[in-house]
Amino acid sequence: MARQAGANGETTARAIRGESLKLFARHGYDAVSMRQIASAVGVQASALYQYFPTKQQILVTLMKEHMEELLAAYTEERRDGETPRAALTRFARFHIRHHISRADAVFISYMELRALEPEGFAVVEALRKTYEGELKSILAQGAEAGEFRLEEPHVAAMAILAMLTGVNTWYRTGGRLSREKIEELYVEMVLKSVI
Amino acid sequence: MARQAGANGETTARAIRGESLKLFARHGYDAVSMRQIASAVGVQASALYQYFPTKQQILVTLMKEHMEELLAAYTEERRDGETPRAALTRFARFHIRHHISRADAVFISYMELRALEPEGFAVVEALRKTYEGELKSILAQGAEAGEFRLEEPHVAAMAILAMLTGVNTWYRTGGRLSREKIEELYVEMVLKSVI
DNA sequence: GAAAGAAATGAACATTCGTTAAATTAATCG
DNA sequence: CGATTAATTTAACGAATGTTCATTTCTTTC
Repeated sequence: MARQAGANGETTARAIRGESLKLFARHGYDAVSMRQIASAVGVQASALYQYFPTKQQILVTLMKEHMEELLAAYTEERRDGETPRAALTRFARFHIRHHISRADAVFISYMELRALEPEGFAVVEALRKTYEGELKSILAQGAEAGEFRLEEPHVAAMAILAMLTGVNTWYRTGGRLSREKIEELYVEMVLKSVI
Repeated sequence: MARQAGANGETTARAIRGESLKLFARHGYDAVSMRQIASAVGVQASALYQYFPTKQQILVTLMKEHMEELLAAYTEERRDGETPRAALTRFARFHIRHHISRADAVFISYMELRALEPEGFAVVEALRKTYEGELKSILAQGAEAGEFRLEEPHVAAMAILAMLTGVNTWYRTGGRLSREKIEELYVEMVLKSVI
């Protein structure tokens, strides 16, 4: 047989993204073959090439889209004119929530950076720096306003991001603690760490 | 030719560990071939099998040895009878120092966990839990003594470990900040986050 | 200086990889 | 209904993979 009944390009394209995301997150980019992806989608490996020119492009697309979505979501979330303290609370809350609900994409996006070829890396890295910049800006403003006690906003930003993103290494849905509770605990620690 | 002048098994074994460590850290376990490792050592791929039965065993050995060394070093570092606050300071300082000086091994040890087959994973995971347990114990004691304000020692432990280990994502020797300064900044943030 | 052991080589293995090309079937549209 | 186009298959490609094995060279020991 060649083409299945009810087949539709849009559907397949979405399935490729979804299955690749899951497989890359679980086994790593290099450990996943095009045949594995195809099999998860329910198609032959060669069919993937109608949607992505290379395996590398699948990864680039996933990472780029994830970072763009993250930035867009934060842009919508942020409020101008807030105190640094309120802004940091909002950022931490947003980051935890967003990361918990997109565990696979987050995992890939900083685990598979080294699997990116130079062009793709540059794009993704730029987006990541932009997001980091949002946090740094909050911290710098807070330091200047005397609201935060921190010598090095850059180091503080790195420390906070690592701490928040780290939630994905242990959090699993259905655990003892609710998402809201975890959000609260992390926000508390973040705030205390800079005050 | 077959055997090089001055060749010595001990030397080669060490070289295999060292080069594998560097290559796995830089490109990832799956992206590194036995031929690449051999070439870095200055030997043919088949020679590696005199020292390790499989590629997987190289990874397991590296990770296991790293975790054992970490635990041994901390066991030597810790002091009984300290206040939780002093113990936490000591732990944070130790963790940063040890991780900065062994960046490659650290990177591999939590990046390549998923590349481990079940038996190796169980061993390494047990060692990791033991180390985590050290921090959890400090936090739990501090909470009980009323020295730390934290609802969930487990969450706090995860958050602190992620924060500290994250230093490896951005720290490079020869940067603007000295190792000592970074140590100090992180210790400060950690302490504040639980008080 | 010959024998025994250690250290490494070179060639080969079956398998898998990403990718391409031509052929085939299903949906769409005149 | 017939032609076109979109979606997918089957088959094949060369290259690379982890690993094995017989062989060769160097070192050590007697």
